[in-house]
Amino acid sequence: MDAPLDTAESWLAARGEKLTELRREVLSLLLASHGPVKAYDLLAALQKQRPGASPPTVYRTLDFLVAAGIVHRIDSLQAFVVCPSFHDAHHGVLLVCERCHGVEEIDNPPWMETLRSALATGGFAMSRHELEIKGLCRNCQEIAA
Amino acid sequence: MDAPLDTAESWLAARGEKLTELRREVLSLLLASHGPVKAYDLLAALQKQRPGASPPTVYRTLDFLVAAGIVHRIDSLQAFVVCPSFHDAHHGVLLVCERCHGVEEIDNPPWMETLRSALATGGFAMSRHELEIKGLCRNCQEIAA
DNA sequence: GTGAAGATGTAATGTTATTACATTAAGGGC
DNA sequence: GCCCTTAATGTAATAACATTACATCTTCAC
Repeated sequence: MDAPLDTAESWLAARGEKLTELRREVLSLLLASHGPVKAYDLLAALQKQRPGASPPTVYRTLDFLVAAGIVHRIDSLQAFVVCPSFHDAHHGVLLVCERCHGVEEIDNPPWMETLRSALATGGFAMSRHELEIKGLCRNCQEIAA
Repeated sequence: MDAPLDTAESWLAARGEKLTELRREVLSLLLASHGPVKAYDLLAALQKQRPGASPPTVYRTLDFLVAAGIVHRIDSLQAFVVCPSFHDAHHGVLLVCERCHGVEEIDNPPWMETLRSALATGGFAMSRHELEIKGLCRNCQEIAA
């Protein structure tokens, strides 16, 4: 049993999409990393099991997984991370540590609606996509102190 | 009189730094664009008046201006924009339109402290840098509707 | 005027991402 | 089953974004 992959498969099936062998391999590699992965690092890993893999191979697959909400792209790191809770529509917030580059995701925080409506008052419609916030994680704050 | 450039010059002087001719040219080009500019577009513009300009020329200058708080880098666009209010320390929020790629900056919104303290409770120290939020600007919402 | 630090010039290269087109696989109607 | 359409992947080339390393020039304190 591989729970996350099975969850992804059902999630995609509900959208009328498939978790193909390639997508499964890419998602497995992302899951194995426990953190953000750069596209070309992912490509290098993928090539070990799929020698013909090339940039379009990974970028297409990542685009698909991102569009499906299974993976997020971290703009500030130019990297990709598996969403820990893609079981339902959610407004995830990605807390990106500027020191260790770790990413923590919090799901539907209580202040999200406040923020959204404050921005809406100003005429800006916040995206349903992820919100990325930079800072220092707990561990790195202690090190820096 | 060129107010924004003079303001930048004083701002830098207060930090013990200088607005050199190169920096002034780059900042002028950024100001003239009224929106985010990509580094290589800036380079192309700069080369018209400074033929020897190369990637390090623009990236070094942009790094300097970003460090000084005069310019922000928009991670989601991989572009750079002049900060409209670099007169004091501020926690700017950059509202990035996903459709037209325009950027609006709001300065120290009232909800910022709430957000910061909510994240601090969770152990995350939000950066003093800019917060970037993606969505649709007023104009693009109307077009989409 | 000389030495240190800052700023810029220059060449090369590294990293991230896309385009364009060919080929193969999967599913529906008959 | 066969044909057709669409989705998925393969493959080659290139575009777009950014950095390294080192040379040269400028500034300014002394």
